Amino acid sequence: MEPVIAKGTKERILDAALASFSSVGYDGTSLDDLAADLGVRKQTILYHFVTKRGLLAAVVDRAAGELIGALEEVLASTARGWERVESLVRTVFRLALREPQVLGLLREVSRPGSAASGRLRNLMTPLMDRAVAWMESEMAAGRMRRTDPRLVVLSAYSTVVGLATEIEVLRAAGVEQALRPVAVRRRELLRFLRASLDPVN
Amino acid sequence: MEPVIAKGTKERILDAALASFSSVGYDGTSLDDLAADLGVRKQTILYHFVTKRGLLAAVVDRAAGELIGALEEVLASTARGWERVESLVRTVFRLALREPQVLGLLREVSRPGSAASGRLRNLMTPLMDRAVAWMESEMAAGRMRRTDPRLVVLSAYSTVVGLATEIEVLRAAGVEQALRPVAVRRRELLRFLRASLDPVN
DNA sequence: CCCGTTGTCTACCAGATGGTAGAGATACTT
DNA sequence: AAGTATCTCTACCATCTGGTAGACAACGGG
Repeated sequence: MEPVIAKGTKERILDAALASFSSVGYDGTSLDDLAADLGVRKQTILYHFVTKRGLLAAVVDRAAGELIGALEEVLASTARGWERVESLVRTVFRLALREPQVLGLLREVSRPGSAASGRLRNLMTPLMDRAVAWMESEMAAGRMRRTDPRLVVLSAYSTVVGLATEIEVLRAAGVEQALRPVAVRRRELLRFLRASLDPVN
Repeated sequence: MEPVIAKGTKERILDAALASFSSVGYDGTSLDDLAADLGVRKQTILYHFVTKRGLLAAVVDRAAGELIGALEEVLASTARGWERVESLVRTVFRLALREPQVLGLLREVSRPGSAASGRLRNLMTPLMDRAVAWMESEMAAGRMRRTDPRLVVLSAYSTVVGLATEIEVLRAAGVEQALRPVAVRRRELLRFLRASLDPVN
C-alpha cells in the first residue's frame, strides 16, 4: 500500500487525466493544461506515459480494472442464479455512485472511433464472454428464460454507461441530489433483467 | 422547397458537420477535414457560419428544431392524457431510428461544458416547461399520479439520448440489427412512464 | 454597362498542441 | 565514492488549428 499522504506523481496524473477525459473528453484535454493543474511540466506526463494515447490507455486500463475487479469479487462469491445477477447490478451501481468519472470515461471511450475503443473492447470482451457462457448454461439448465444473452448484457451495459450522462444532465438542470433517479434506474434495470431472465417471472 | 438534385452548399456543410460532431465530437472535428470531405475549402465553411462554434450552433439549432417540430406535431394533435405521452415517446423513437445522428449530437452537446450546452438548454427549456406545466395540471386534475414532473422528463430524455450510445455499442459488438433492442427500450420507457404517471397503474 | 451582392477561392498567420533532446537532481546499489 | 536508474526540468520544434485579408468570378437590377 502507498502512503495516503503523498500519492506518487504517476497516480496523481492518472487521477487528473481520468477527471479531465471524462468531463471534457480526450480531444478536449490538453497535456499542458493537465500538467498545469498538477503543478508539473507536460514532459513529466510524457515521461510516464510516452504519448497522450498512452496516457488514455493507462487511464482506461485502470478504470476498466476497477470495474472488472468489483465484478470478479461478486463472481467469486457464493451467490447463484438471479441472486448473482442482482449482486452484480448493485455492485456496478455502487461503483457508479462512488466514482461517476469511471462511467464518464467509459462513455467517452465506448464511442467507436475513440482513440481507445479497441482497447476497451479487448478488456471487456472476456468478461462479456464469461457472462454469456454462464447465462447460456443457466438457460440450458432451465434456471433462466431463453433469450439472446449478448443483447441483455449490452443493454445493461449501455444503461449503466448512460447513467453518466443522466447524472450530468440532472446536475445541469439544477437537481442537486441525483441519488433518487439513479435508484430508480437501478430498479428499472433489475426489472428489465428479471423480465428477460427469470423463468418464473 | 429546394431542388432535390443539388442541395445547397450550406445544407451539405450542415449535414457533414452533424455527422462528424455526432461521431467524433466537436473537438475531434477539424474544419479542414470537414471541408476536404465536402470537396470545398475551409474558408467556404467559415463564410457561411463565421466561426466553428457558429457552425455547431447552427447544427444544434437544426437538430433540436427537428426534434421539437416532431413533438409539436403531436402536441397539436387531439391525443390527450396517457395517449399523448405514448404518442410523444413513439415519435421520438421513430426519429431516433431514422436519424441516430441527431441523438448522437444531443449526447455530445448535453455534456455540461460543451461549447453549445447553453444553447441547447435555451432551446429545450421552453419545451420542458410546457411539459412540466401540462403534467402538473394533469396531476391536479387527478389524471396523473403525483410525482416530480421534472425528474420524469429528464429520465425520459436521458433514456432517449442514451439510445445513441446503445445503438453504437450494439453495432460495434457486431449486432447488425439494432431494431429489436431499441424496441425493448421503448417498451421499458413506456412502462416506466406508466408506472410513474398512470393513476390507475 | 456598371455596380453591389453572394459565394468560393488562394495566401497567410498567430497560437496551441503533441512530441523530441538532453541537462540536472535525487536516491539506490555496489 | 562511483555508477546507475529514476524522475523532473528547460528548451525547442513541426504540425495542425481556427481565423483573417483579400482577389476573382457569377449574377441580377438599375
